Amino acid sequence: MPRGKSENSRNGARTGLRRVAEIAGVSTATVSRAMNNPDVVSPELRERIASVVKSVGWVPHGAARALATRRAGAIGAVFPTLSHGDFARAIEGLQQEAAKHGFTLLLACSEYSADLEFEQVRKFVERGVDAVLLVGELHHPELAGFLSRHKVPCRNMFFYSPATHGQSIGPDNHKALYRLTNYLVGLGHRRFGVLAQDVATNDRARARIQGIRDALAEHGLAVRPEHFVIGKWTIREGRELFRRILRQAPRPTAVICGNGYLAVGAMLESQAMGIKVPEELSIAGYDDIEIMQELPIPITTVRVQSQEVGRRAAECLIDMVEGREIAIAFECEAEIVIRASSGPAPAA
Amino acid sequence: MPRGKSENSRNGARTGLRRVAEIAGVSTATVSRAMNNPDVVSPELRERIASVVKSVGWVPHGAARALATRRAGAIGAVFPTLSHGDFARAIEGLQQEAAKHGFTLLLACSEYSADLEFEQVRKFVERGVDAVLLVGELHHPELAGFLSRHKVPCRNMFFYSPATHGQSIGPDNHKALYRLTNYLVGLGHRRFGVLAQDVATNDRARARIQGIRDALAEHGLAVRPEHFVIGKWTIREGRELFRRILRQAPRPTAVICGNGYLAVGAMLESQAMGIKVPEELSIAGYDDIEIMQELPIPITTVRVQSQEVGRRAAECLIDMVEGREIAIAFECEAEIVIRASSGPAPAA
DNA sequence: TTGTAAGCGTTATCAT
DNA sequence: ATGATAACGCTTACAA
Repeated sequence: MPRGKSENSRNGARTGLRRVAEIAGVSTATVSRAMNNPDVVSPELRERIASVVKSVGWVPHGAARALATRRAGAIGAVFPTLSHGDFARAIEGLQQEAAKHGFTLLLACSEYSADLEFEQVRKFVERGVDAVLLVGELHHPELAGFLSRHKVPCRNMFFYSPATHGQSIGPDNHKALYRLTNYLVGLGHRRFGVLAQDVATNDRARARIQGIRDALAEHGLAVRPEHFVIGKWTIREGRELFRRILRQAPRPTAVICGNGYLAVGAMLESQAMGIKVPEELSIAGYDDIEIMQELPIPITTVRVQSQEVGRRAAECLIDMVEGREIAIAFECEAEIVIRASSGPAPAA
Repeated sequence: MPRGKSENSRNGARTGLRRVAEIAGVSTATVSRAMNNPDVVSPELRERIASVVKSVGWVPHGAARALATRRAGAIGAVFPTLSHGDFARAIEGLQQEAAKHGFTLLLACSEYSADLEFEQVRKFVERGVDAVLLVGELHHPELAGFLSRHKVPCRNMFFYSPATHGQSIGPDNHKALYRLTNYLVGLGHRRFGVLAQDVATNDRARARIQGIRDALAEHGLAVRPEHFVIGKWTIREGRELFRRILRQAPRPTAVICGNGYLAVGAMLESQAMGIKVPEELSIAGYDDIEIMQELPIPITTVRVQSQEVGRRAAECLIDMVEGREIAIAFECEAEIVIRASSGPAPAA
């Protein structure tokens, strides 16, 4: 790209940093220092440079800096979807924390497909992100290798299990539903219905289901196949699935939903069907979307501080990138919020 | 950064492109061409290079490319918040469209603050984004100047008015509420309540309110001050504000909410208060979040294809960046969806 | 069609 | 504390 070498190159100084240096009557190195390492530059120069920068309106060129530094100051995150309250809040947390440390957030969407996720991650690496954040622990088989080959640190969000401690930041999905189920068993429930999301692409959902099963098994109980249904996580789907389960006699006395939207759907449908909640039937969910506590019968659920998940995840990765000690807790609290939708099992 | 110049520079070829070139026995230029402009390279070379790229696992260095090209292949978008169904869907649209054209989406959050928005935009420009996308038309006074000085194209989303045609992609908020209001007037309503968001930082909300006022004025009507309230756009706030309005006698016979969450709150509170909807009172909202159509009394509202807004906005900007003719419609449809929450005004 | 090499705007090493 | 200057890894004008 040999452009005349006339105006622009070593001499001409049409360009940002060089221009500033020339006007301020210092070297480019000094300008660079004044920006990135101010205390090593004498106060007078520092000030002079600052004023030139302002008057010229110079904005440093990120790509050039990234090239010279070999650090992009960016972290990439891939979410299955953004249309989910919990993810949205996590992104806000991520974004805030990233910004706080001068990092930019790059965002992509996998639509619950491991292939697409891998694709997005490749793009991120190509863009030079310093680290990658994913949701869950279930990824494309080549993903881990690819990332480590390119020395790009990566952590998972919204998942925690002791077995993979350190790899993920989030709630222990299994434990949360194990506890929630135990709470319901303690209320006398013996027949459970479960509305779950597709587990093939969603390891959080799978962990939750396993938590339910494990808790029940300890009491010699299990979910009957006809009381276990799987679908998408919309409110409408929640209604539909709920209705399907309730057609099966004997009816369950408690319905656990793998997701907030499903729970809202179940609740709305229960009311449409004239079922008394919690007298005849208890309903519990997961997530804490606002509507759950505002419905006429507020829904018992598991609350995760999603924004905190995002914040911590960003912090963790930035610590790694900057070679600091990791100073976060990997497991995030999953609080069981008991509301009016759950109560003692009806007398047999 | 003179590193020994031993291994690494002109000769050593430890680096990506250079390494590939060496192994394939071609020049760096050819490799570059093979990647970016394949048809100009002979098939055999193209293939040889491709196989080397694969075997070496080379991933091009985005920053270097950006530096050489002076194009980052990225567009930055700043949203007031991400925790809003409509914005989330717009982001999905944006992201998909951007990806389709090989662009990356950079995301930030302004928290409804013009200052913060400007800050975020500065960061984006520094990062070298090729274009910027914002929400609404109300920005920091220096924003436009800054952007044009740096020659970064910018468009607004979720706003349309004939006066600024071409600057924004979205629905005509004013027109939408003008029409919605006329529809209600046509049902015989004369006393209107309005639940709105803070207009100081939200020009969409302001346009919507103005649409209501203008429609009413044409019938010689106006919203009484005590029937006009402003607040945040949460469900809880909707309940609160609704209750406040309904304390004022004479009660309005129709309540218009500037936002879906407010409308849901109003609806829930109306039921809690034992008000018959729509017999005694009609409720209408804006946005189309799923819950609105699933509640026992579905809520009349204005539906905007938010994902389409994002998609078109991205398309528009990418067209601009790549010097193409802009091939999108700036105004997005705002469909009035009539549901059970609205009906004829009660007989006086 | 392919090669050569300058240059994109910073940073950081080394010398002063 | 400052200056001179070689990289950083890629693209592209120009020559062959």
